[in-house]
Amino acid sequence: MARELLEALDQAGVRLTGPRRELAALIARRQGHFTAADLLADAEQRSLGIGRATVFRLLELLADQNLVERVDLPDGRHAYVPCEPSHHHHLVCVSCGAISEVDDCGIDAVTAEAARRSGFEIQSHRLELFGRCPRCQNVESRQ
Amino acid sequence: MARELLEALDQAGVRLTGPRRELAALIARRQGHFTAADLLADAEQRSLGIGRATVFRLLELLADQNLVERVDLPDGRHAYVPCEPSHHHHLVCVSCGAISEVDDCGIDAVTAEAARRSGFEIQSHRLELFGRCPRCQNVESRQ
DNA sequence: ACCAGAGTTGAGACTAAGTCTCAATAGGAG
DNA sequence: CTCCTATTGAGACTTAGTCTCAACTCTGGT
Ligand SMILES: [Zn+2]
Ligand SMILES: [Zn+2]
Ligand SMILES: [Zn+2]
Ligand SMILES: [Zn+2]
Repeated sequence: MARELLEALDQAGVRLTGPRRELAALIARRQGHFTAADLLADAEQRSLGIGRATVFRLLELLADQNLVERVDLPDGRHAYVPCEPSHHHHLVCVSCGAISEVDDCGIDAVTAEAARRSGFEIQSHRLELFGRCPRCQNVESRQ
Repeated sequence: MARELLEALDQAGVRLTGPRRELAALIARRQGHFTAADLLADAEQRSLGIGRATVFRLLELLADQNLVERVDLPDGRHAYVPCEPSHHHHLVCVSCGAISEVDDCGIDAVTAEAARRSGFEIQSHRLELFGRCPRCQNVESRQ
């Protein structure tokens, strides 16, 4: 999965540098969503000597390329989720952070209707669903 | 409109203090979305002597009461929109910030389907639509 | 009208998120 | 291998948001 990120970056015409390879690997082994701070902590823990700015720069690059999506958690934090470049949405587990992808069947109809009623010309949308994943539901019910 | 905010706050059992009345009035006269910084700047410009913390505290209070909704702008900033307490979503003009409310007809079906497929128990969702309002479309096309 | 006490306030310290600058470094095309 | 440019890390800086605490002010009860 780190490979996919790197290939896509290569495709995008940027250099495949050491720090980028290392960060891609760190992102790949992450489960669910993570924040820039999480990634930075991962890097520091392994003494990779990667600077704060480099982390933010790579995340921005990946987000531009739709290799990673920025999610706004209900508590206001910004997190990232590695994902397919195609348009879709995320279901986020509020207790463990697990992610499930959702294709947006049906949402387009909603946006089209909203556009018709309001006269707005809709350019983009963001849909985020929050809840508890099957595993967390089980854990909870067994306690 | 400031009156409505204050009545709702009263209903919620919090004190109607001077700073809250003043901030409610400032919020009421705002068009479209605004950030905490905007509101703070409004207050400072009028030398109301309202502290930064008070602004954040009131916004949190209003958000808890669903009198204001927190919107995450595409550029990552957090903004607020005064709105009806009932569940709904916002259409945000990316060039002037104008807001249009959208009731979520159809979205519930999407979330139900996503829940069924993923096994998640969905607790909440957030939908934000971004585009250009009718006025901004006209301005653009006349230039 | 008065009072008491809990809720609220502003100042300012503090933390965390994110950006910017710049000299040094390292990809990678040729 | 060489050169040029993209990229890097350090650290200063800016901004968002939180926290603490002594001072203040609502408000309900008298
Ligand atoms: Zn979970
Ligand atoms: Zn969509
Ligand atoms: Zn507009
Ligand atoms: Zn909804």
